[in-house]
Amino acid sequence: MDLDRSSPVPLYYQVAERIESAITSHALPAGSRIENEIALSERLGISRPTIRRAIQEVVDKGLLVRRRGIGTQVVQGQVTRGLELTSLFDDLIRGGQVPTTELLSRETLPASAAVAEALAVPLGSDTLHLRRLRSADGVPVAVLDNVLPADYLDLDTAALQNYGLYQVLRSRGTTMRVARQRIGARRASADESELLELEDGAPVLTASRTVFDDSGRAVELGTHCYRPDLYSFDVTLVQK
Amino acid sequence: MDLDRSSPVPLYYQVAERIESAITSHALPAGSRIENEIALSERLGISRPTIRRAIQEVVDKGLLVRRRGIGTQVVQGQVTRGLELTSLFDDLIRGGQVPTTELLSRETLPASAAVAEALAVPLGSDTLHLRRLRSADGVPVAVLDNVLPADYLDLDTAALQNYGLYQVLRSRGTTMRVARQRIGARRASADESELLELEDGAPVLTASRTVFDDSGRAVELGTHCYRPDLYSFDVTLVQK
DNA sequence: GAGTGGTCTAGACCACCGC
DNA sequence: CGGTGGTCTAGACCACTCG
Repeated sequence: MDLDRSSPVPLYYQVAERIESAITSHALPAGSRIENEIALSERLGISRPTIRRAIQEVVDKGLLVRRRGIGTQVVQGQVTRGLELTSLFDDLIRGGQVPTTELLSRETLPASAAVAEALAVPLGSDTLHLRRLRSADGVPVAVLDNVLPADYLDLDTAALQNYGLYQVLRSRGTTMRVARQRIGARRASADESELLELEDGAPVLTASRTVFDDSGRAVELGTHCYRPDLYSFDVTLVQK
Repeated sequence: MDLDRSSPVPLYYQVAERIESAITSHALPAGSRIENEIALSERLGISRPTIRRAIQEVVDKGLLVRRRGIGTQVVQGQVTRGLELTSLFDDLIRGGQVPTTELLSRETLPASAAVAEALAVPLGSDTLHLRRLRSADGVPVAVLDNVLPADYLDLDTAALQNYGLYQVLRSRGTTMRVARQRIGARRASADESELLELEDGAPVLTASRTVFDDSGRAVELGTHCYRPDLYSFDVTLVQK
């Protein structure tokens, strides 16, 4: 038992990690039932509420399923097989290729009606518009358009060339907390197909996202388009 | 206060609903701070852990943000504005149009390697293959291909004509708990573009999903494609 | 009836924030 | 320093499932 009560890492988190790795390592095989809460609680010397929270963490990740009166079982299905064929981008990353980002343009523009509403800033107020091209292994993967409110007009251009946008924001003390995004598809525009090295009118996967910081204020409006042969989105849903 | 301690609806859920509706009705304006846990707990006569759980529910929906030492604030941004332009399908539904589903084909086939792995059934075992066309207001929206394991070979064809697949499964006693899905884009195939009334090679939005029941067993493998002008996916992410 | 998870309580101590 | 949320405890009672 590698539980450390003096660690700053919460107990429930340490327990959740142990359960999760027991599942992914198949020490707990798919479909098997895990120990009940009371037994776990006594065996680890931890109170039942803490054990419950640990288990709930793993349930929320879609790895466990619980039924009252029955028990807790491991969900079948390796998390990433079969469906994974499509995501060459992931393969590139796992193959050790670091994604790179090129800053294509940087402008300060007045907020349009749509931008003003999405960012909750005054209509016509200054906003920072960025256009970037993300590549992996020299292959262009996505065109990223971002709009940020006036507080960020002075973002460091050099930093944007070398680090991801979120990294730069975090180093300014901004902590992103909530993101709402809409995923869709459409034909690539002329400039997009050129940047992404696609035929004219080829399909692209799109995402529009608004990100909020830990005070609830909008930090960023992103409008991205991805090469669908190199990128896709994974989502896990748990019915509550 | 419309809290009902004798109701089967849990207290934390009743409280969470109240907070949520206070936010969506703008009784709690965006950016404002809500009462702290202790005050809420005393005012409602509910213990602090129960209040915490209620607040956490709303945080997980992306409507609240918490900071230690500061308090709990309402996230800005109406949940559905600006980004919503793309989703005509939602508009149809809200406009009172009920989606309809036509059963195009129904076959029993041996499981291929990919299907066997995704559903965790023996290679070559019987599986039920369905192809359906979903429409709203007479407009085709999606082509839905589904594969189900042998337990469901006897699904009622008439029911499938009249009710959604999930409705039929639920009436058999199956409760879906976890879904893992991958969202992407590609060109429509010839038959897809004909069914969806699109030009040849037009973009479609795709989703591949595996659904598991409350015992952790795979229930369904879905491979769907959507008209991107009529459908998109909304996702809310909360950093933990 | 025995075993399971689901809910709720009353209280404790701590870490972090701003004044 | 006082106020906030984050963690943890010990125990209670209930609802559900199964044999």
